[in-house]
Amino acid sequence: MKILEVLTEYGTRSLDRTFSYAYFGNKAIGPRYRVKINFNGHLAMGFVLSLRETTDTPEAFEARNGYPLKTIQEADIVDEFPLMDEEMYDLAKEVAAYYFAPLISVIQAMLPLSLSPKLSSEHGPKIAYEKWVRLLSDKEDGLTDKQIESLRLIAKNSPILKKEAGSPSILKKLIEAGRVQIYQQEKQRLQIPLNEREEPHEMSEMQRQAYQTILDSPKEVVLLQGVTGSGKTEVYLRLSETVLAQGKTVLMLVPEISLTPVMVEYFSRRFGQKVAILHSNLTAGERYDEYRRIAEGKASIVVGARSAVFAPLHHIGLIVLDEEHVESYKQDNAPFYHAREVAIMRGKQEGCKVVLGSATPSLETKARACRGIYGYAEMNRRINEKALPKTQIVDLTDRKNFNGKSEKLSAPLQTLIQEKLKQHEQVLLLLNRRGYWTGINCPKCGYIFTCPQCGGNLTYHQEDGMLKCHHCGFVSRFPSRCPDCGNTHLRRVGYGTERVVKELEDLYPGVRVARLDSDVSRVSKQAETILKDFKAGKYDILVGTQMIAKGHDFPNVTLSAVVNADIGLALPTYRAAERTFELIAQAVGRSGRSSKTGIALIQTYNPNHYAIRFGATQDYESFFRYEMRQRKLAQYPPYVYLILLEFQSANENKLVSFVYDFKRDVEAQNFADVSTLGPILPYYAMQEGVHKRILLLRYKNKEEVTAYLQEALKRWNGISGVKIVVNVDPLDY
DNA sequence: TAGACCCAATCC
DNA sequence: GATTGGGTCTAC
Repeated sequence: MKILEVLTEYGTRSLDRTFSYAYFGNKAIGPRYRVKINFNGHLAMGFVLSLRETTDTPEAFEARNGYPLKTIQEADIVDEFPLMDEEMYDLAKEVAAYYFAPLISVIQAMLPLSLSPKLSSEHGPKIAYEKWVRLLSDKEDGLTDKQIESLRLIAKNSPILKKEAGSPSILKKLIEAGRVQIYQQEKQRLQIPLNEREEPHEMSEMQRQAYQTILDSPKEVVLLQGVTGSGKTEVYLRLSETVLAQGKTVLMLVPEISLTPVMVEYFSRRFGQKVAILHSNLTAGERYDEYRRIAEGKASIVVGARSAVFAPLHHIGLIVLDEEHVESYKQDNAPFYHAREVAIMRGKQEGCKVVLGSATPSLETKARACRGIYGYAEMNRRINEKALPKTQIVDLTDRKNFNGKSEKLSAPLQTLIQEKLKQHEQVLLLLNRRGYWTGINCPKCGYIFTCPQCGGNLTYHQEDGMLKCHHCGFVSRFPSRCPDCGNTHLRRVGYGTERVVKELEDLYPGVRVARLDSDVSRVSKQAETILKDFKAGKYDILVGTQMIAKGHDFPNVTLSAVVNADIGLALPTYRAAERTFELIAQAVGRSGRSSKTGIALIQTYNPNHYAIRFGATQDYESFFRYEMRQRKLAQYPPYVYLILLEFQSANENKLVSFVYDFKRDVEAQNFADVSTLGPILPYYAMQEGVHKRILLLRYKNKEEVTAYLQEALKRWNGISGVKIVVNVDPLDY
């Protein structure tokens, strides 16, 4: 009898262990195969972790262990091969342990739907095939003219897709006559556009040095800090070339899906067909095809976003994380992994270089580079030696900056816009808030319209006339009266991108304004079209959220402005200053990218805030030093590690006492350097009737906390209807 | 996670 | 007396 140790498809803490099943069959099965199991009386998908032979009979097993084994039939075996190699399995284990996530959840996150160990994978796409026609002989004697016509077409294009080879009946005759043959081949659902091959560019001295520093560094992880426009991509390409020449593979990660096409083009121009794409916006079928192509070694370069860090490449020689500071590398739902940390784990496992590229590295990365944990390479000049744009900070608390025409756009900003419009140059306005009015309240009784599902503020969108909750997606029609006192006059406050567009149209009649935020880009291709049209000069002004500031190059933009730089500062996170610096530095970097000199303007209520000052001058090093002092004072990363524990329960009283119990439990351990912060009332303290509280663990010694938390989560698991969600290295709070 | 089981509340 | 709903427990 063989005994299989099987993980079920359920990703909960209490089921994060194997269950044993008996197997008597001959069909191949082993670790990392999927198998259908009868689990507690119902059908579930299982994932085999190990298999052992035993001389026990089922009866002897039951007598020893106190429970009977269920038997797996040959027909229950789903796969003919293991789902992943041992390296990927080891990586899954490491990720699961680091993020306190059930192993099966990590495995499910790694694999495309069709290969995922869950029952629903059976409804996933299958391998697609297409039929091809191949020429065997071009002898024409004995054929009719029609058949000869077909044969000549095939001869010219062999092999040719069957559906393009003419009428099926003639084809049938040609097959019978032994002239052609039909065969099946896997169909590639994702077509990556072919680009003309391009020879490597000559590297500048600065690029060559960075390239060499990275190769020579004794450290596995190297921070490549290069200002925007310094040519980091060429360094990535050269490193890739070197690694590919050694027969190894390359993993190239970009922070956002929208940036993959550009990067893919660079790589395919240089390396041709070897490039595969992997990100969550591909259809399930495309993802499945690309995944298999990579696993089978048919692609040696993978370009993709966060989830591509799990690409099934073999013999990785280089992992690059471009724009490593961007927060979208961190998954914001379980298992909450950060692609950078996973990339570093993979790099260690494969013994390959991990290059973290950024103009403005995250504090964590920069600090590690400063301490010599990571290697460091620098590129501090722009390729074309362009000067940075001039910047102007406008103090919104000073009434002198307003001219009575607008409360959102200051007088200096209006003047500049006017000037740019006259010169037929373009303007970029950044505002990190969507919608028209960002708050509705009743002036009579003070009632504030909040989301009934999560308690967040509701924003009015003029586009469709709806009140929306930006956090949970709740929508309702605009109310005609106050639900408390019946007052029909409601006060509308605040402004978002929609209202700024309206304001511009009022101030500058005839101006062509486009808006780009996630409301617009929800419609597919809309974002692409707007960006293209703006670049082509079909608009004078583009108003948008941060998504317009990332990675795009608008040569004719000579004024970029941040309409309200303070929004980010108010958010409940220790990274508020870092995010604000980021936004402003990015906005400033968007202006004057070509020959024309640019100007950047920042409107703020905190004109002396260091994040705004240093952002305006793009002075990363000063910002880094200042912010590091703040983090040290407040005891936040990178000086300490954080684990965020979110407690959820429908019963608020039970929840609160539970959190205090847990906090006391942590403190009773008397750890030398572990402290708890909270319970914190989260920004969104209730969602769909579930109350939430947060407890932050701060610590310096990983081992101590890890051991304790593993044990504590088991002990406190599922008690009295309180759910615990663990987020390691959170970016908020 | 899904389903079984138990117990109490609630119905006509 | 039957039905419904919520809480708790278990799975190999």
